[in-house]
Amino acid sequence: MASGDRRHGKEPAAVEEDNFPEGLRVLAVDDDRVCLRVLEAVLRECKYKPTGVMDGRTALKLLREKGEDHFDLVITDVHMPDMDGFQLLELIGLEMDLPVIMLSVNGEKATMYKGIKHGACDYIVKPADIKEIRNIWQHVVRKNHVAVIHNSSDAKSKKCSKKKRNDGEGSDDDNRGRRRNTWKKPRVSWTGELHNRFLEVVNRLGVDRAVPKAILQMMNVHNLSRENVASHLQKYRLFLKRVTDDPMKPNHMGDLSESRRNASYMGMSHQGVPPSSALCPSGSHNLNAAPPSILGPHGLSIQPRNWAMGTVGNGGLMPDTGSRHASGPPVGLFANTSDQPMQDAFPRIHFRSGKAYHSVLRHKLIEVNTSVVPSSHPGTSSVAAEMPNGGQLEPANQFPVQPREQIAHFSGPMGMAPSAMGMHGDTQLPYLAGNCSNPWQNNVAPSSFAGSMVGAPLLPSSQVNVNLPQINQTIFAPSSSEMAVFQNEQQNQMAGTNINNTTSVGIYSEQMTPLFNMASNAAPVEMTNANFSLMNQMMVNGGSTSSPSLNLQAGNPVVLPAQMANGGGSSSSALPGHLDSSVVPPAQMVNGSGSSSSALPGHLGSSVAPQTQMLNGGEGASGILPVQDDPAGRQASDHQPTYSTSNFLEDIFASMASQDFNPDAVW
DNA sequence: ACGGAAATAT
DNA sequence: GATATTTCCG
Repeated sequence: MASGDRRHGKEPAAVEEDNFPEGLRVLAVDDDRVCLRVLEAVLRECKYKPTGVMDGRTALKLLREKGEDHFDLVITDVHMPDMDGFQLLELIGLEMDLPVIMLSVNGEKATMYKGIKHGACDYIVKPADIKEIRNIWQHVVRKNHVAVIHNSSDAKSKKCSKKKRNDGEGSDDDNRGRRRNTWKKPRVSWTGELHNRFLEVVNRLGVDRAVPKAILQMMNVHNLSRENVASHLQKYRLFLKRVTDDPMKPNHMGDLSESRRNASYMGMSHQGVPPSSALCPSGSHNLNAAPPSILGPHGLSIQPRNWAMGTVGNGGLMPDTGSRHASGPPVGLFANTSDQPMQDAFPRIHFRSGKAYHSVLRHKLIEVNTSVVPSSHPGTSSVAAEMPNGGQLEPANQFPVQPREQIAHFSGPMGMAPSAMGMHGDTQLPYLAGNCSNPWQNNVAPSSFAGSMVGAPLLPSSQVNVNLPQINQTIFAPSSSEMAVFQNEQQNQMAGTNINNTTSVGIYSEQMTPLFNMASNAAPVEMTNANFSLMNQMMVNGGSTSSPSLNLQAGNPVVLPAQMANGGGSSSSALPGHLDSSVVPPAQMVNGSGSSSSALPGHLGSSVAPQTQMLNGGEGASGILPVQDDPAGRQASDHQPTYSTSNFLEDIFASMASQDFNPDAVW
């Protein structure tokens, strides 16, 4: 991968380059020796493989001799004595299918126009900005992509590609596996968000009726193919099967730690991946606010890059590198979280309770829901599927209440049991934002629950995206005695969440994340509908309604986490300074019953007022966020202080799931 | 169109 | 080397 070196860079930004098609062969043509040398140097610096030529004729000759497949791109000056650059452009255009970028010192419109007219796909004014050079690869990608589309009309394209592949790389055509019909479909990255949506749909359809086509339709995610869904479904089924077969070791109720410890699935605890949760600064973006350029028209984003490739028509694939890494604005509704590709979507689940696994199996779908996952392969050039507008899934409120069976057992990898959450009547939801290294594993939640709560997949983003302030959002505070606290090893985010009855709202520092009571309730792994509803209410409606829907706009007394503190890579120490300041006594406490904050761990004590924004939305907070120059200018968006509801919810779950429930953890 | 399996990519 | 995804095939 191209990422290699860059990845090791201190700057996360480098990560964005992960998918950069390193080594593209660039034929640089310029009669000015100095300029040529500089250009070559810059190209190398940008990981291209330059071949410098001093004149147009030589360039053309080289191209003819070597064949167009010998180069991926041509950059030529247009003012050369021997052969006018325009002429060269034209010849290249006529004879071969190579993207040609013209170099011009003056940058006059007329010149540029002429160059474009003669076949240049772009122009660069000298002295070329390294950023521009860095982006030229996009032309190659686009070209290939276009070629692919073109070829795709050919019914045989698929087979051909395979054939080629099987025949070996020998042929010139697929020489580098990047040309023409060898264009590969971008890998779909099953981010937490996407996966959530997937789960929601599957749950709705029912396992039996959940077939790729139907799922695809319901998911309504642009650029997602039936094959993608089929593949994911297959994987999911395997996961379910595995779960079934895999006897769980009944852990004690609350002992999540154990499951987690031995859970191989936990595997990626720290990946240097920025905290996915909304809590994390990086992720706080208002999707709506996100620049259009970032959002893929089709809902899928290309992880590889984020350049603004206005010129690159990638058919809806959005380049969105940034989002993956804290640096970029979230492309999806669920900001970071969602952007993160899941490494292992289907982690092993251990059932703690003695419940029949069948039912579990049947409804496992639900279990694994939320997810936030940092991509395991940062450098992957996959496409992150996104829901364009939140998808056209049904409104949250339409979300059907699931049969109790489905609702529940949540025993995630973490050992978190849903029951812990809602079962006991404790209304507290902990949220953790944590390291979401392992999406599925980390995020386990009843799908329905997740769906509504998280606002996930089913909710149209538009509905989901809300500014907390505008909504009555109250911070959830973990008040019940049963709350457990977990912490994310890496990230410490906290949010208290007490839904219905919370009197106190507490802020948890990174280290003090409220935990569901898992411990106390060893047994119940299932949630009943009632519970579910309850949860929903709690989460969403503040209990006013039994419907699971998430109606943020309704103005229900919803308690939502107003703030997020983000610890980003911070240690378990105290809350970030910013948080403190922002913490305000809760204006209101919605508390109904039982839970009181008294039980909370000491750390929770402080109360927080609902806030609208994330406290540390800044990149800096996490330290993970890359600071890089982004041509697209996404940085600005990255720092959006706004937090969408969806993000929020998702984060909660994600955190829950992702968190390490290790009681032993140091706070 | 599906689902399973093989092929690939990370 | 293990997985995750994609692609091929019946």
